[in-house]
Amino acid sequence: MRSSHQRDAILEYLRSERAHRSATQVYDAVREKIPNISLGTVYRNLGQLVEMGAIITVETDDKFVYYDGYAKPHTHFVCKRCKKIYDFETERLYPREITDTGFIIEDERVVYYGECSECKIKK
Amino acid sequence: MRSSHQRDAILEYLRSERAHRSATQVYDAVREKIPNISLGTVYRNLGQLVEMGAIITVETDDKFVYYDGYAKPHTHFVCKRCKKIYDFETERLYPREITDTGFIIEDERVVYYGECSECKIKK
DNA sequence: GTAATAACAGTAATCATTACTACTTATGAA
DNA sequence: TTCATAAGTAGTAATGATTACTGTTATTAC
Repeated sequence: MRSSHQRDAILEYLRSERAHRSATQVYDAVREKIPNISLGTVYRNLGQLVEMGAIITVETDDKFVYYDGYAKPHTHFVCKRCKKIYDFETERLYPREITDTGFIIEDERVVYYGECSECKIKK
Repeated sequence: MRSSHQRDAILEYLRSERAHRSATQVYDAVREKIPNISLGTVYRNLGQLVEMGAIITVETDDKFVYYDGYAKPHTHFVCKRCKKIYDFETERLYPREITDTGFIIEDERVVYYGECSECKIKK
């Protein structure tokens, strides 16, 4: 794979913020550095970065995919009120029920939904 | 909420098969009973059934949402080769790291990705 | 029965994502 | 250091899942 400024800028952005961004949000942010980058380029590079394992995706209830520059597997919590996505490091083992039946687990997504502490206080 | 044949048929279909279906797949199946049901009706009722807690959704890597007539929270495994979605009953506790910080967990989604036993044998 | 209105069928609109195309740039060999 | 090759890009068009809208139908409470 050849290097490209566009991909570097996208990865740098996702790593600079401990956040979870949609493709459009990445596009808007990276455009400040590379004004004429195109949305297609953002999508293509996000796909490549996921493929490489440099970033991960977060699939939630809503209609878009979020990209996370912190690639180590971890747990996400989505607040149903404020929609914010939180990160948690939780200890997890691959369940025996799955691995014992000859399935090979390569990847996992764990998302909890509920009310975050901030929204609980506001109420 | 008023009753409707359409919603009954959708729920009945999703419960009759231990499967995970996209909105379009539900549409195609229910059309055999109600030939002129419209796709919008399917989407609206799927949304209502999810809201009621009668069915659950499965969000995966690919671009559509799957609906599962078995509403009890359980774990899904998506095979990266054959794309089949498997169900597993795995014991899980809500992680202390989250609940201890004042977050309230109301719902969870756990999806593993990898290779299913069938695809492993085929190789 | 009948009024009120939730639900419906049919269709149009939305919008995240993907595909396409002519141009640009990274890179490795001459 | 050229320069050929092909990966990468910008810009734009197409796709397709989902949602919105509108005039009609069916459920239900009185």
